[in-house]
Amino acid sequence: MNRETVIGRLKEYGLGITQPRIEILSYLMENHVHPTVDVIYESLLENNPGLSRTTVYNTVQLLTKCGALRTLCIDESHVNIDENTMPHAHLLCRECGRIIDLPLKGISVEKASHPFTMDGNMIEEVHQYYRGLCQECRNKQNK
Amino acid sequence: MNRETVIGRLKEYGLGITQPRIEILSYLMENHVHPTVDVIYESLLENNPGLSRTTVYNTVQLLTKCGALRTLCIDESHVNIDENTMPHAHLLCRECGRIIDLPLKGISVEKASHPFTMDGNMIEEVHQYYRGLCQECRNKQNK
DNA sequence: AAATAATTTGGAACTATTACAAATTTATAC
DNA sequence: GTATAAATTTGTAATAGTTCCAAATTATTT
Repeated sequence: MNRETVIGRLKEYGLGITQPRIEILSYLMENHVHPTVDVIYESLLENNPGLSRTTVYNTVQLLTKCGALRTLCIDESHVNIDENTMPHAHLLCRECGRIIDLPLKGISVEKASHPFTMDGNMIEEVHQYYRGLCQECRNKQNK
Repeated sequence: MNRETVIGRLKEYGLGITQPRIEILSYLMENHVHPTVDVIYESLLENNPGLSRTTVYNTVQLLTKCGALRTLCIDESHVNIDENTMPHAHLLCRECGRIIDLPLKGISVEKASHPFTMDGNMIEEVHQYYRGLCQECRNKQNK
């Protein structure tokens, strides 16, 4: 990912420009795989020897607070990071473990993008996810 | 909760009848509060001195596998237990921390109750949850 | 009632995440 | 550009939820 693009993105959110932040955001903008913090950390470690796991946690937390990222709570054992901030649903495949993007059901993307009220409650975030078998794994099993 | 009712429920699922299981399922059938394992454990400890935390974990896991319970993954720091197995949505209030039941959107309860296909994927579990402010907390803040 | 099987217990291990103080890097002011 | 101040990163230790496991207990079967 173009370094200037990433720096621009950090500036948009009013964040300081540092090497780790560039690397982490860059990784997320290139790899749309809903990684865990540990996957990000391990992946970046090769080319960034001194990187600390804590920094990845800190940075992800910071970017999430800014609204640049979303954290997914699908697999109870850990958090997955989603850099696509447009509201959408997810499928966690019990076979391959991947998290696949799907369209939101029953609510428009526009509505889900901003707080709205429902039965007197203020809804600020909409989360939809499924567990099951993805198409690919179904095909493999039916062979 | 009537002891016989709880025992009957355990038998329905083909499970052995033991004191801890009766206590735990009884608690869940009486307290519809989406408790954590720890809340269940602490609550039962008073009247069940020897109870082990591990037993609560084991039992919850067992009941979940049977389909007698559902585990919710809303707050990333822990799992919440839901003994209402009819599909429904949840709101996690950022103020009071409660988890409130809401109706499912965009999919019928009947459809969500059984596996179905969507874009070639097999959907086995439907989860919908919101984060925001519950009605009660909104009213308090607007005073 | 004895033997067998299932379950529970409790302590230790594990893992994701956070806390924190020292070291380093980045931004600011001259 | 360099010195200073501020922000960030690092690494270790702490925390918390959960799982592992072998011994002890309880339930079930004979």
